[in-house]
Amino acid sequence: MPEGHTVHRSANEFNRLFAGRQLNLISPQGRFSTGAALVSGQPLEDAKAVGKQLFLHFASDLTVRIHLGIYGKWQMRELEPDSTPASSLPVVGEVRARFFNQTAMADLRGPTVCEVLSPAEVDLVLKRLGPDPINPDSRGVESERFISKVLASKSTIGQLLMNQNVVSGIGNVYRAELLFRAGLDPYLPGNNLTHEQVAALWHDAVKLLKVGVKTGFMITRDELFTKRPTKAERNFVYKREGLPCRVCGHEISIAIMATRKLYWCRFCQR
DNA sequence: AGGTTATGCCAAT
DNA sequence: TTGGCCTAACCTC
Repeated sequence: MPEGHTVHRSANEFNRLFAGRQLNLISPQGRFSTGAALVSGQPLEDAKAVGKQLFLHFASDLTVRIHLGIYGKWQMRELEPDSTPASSLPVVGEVRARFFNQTAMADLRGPTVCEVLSPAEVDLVLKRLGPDPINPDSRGVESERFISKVLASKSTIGQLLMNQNVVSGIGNVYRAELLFRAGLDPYLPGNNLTHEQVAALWHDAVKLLKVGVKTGFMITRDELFTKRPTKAERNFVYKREGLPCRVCGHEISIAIMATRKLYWCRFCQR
């Protein structure tokens, strides 16, 4: 159940374990047999994360696109040399796809999307995604794409931050925490914000997502960036409804915004 | 054992 | 706005 930082970590791990070598693919569950056959055995050129999606680019120019959705999970591990080949290792539970070579394997369970795309189809997907704050090529000009979309929209900033066509990689946790850190009411329409406020949100997203990639956790309190905080300590407002705000002491609020739980401090975020 | 929950997203209404 | 997808972890009983 990842936000963007997790997917970037998966891409890094995939590159480390598999890039530049022949990658094999099987479909134990049977739901990805056709796709697996299309690319299995080809060299993997690279893995790339864009927002919450992972793109595995194979030598034939075909790409496997994976979106974990809310349930999906990766289980990766390195293999002892000369041990049982990954194709014969037991499959536990529902495994949509197993990626493997002689030295490593990765099991994929429960993804919303796992499909093989042509280059043109990849371009279509990328075209409708908003910029990813931690994608190196979405820094300068791309951040302006995010800012202008927000400033032009009547939707609430709470919904805009979750909209992957506006900015990709932010989910429910980072949404709540970014708005708290910015002191912004989640219900403010995008077009009521200033350019400076939206630019600050972008830069804070870059900062928080980078901490997430580095640590593997969505830590949003600066003083804990280099620590190993428990779940209960990590954040300002996420899942803290009814508890006192860490800054002002007022009760943290909860509401449903477009089917998702929204957490915020009515006092600090006005 | 059974129920609830989740960091997501889409199609149908 | 609602229901459905699909899986595992974490509850409660």
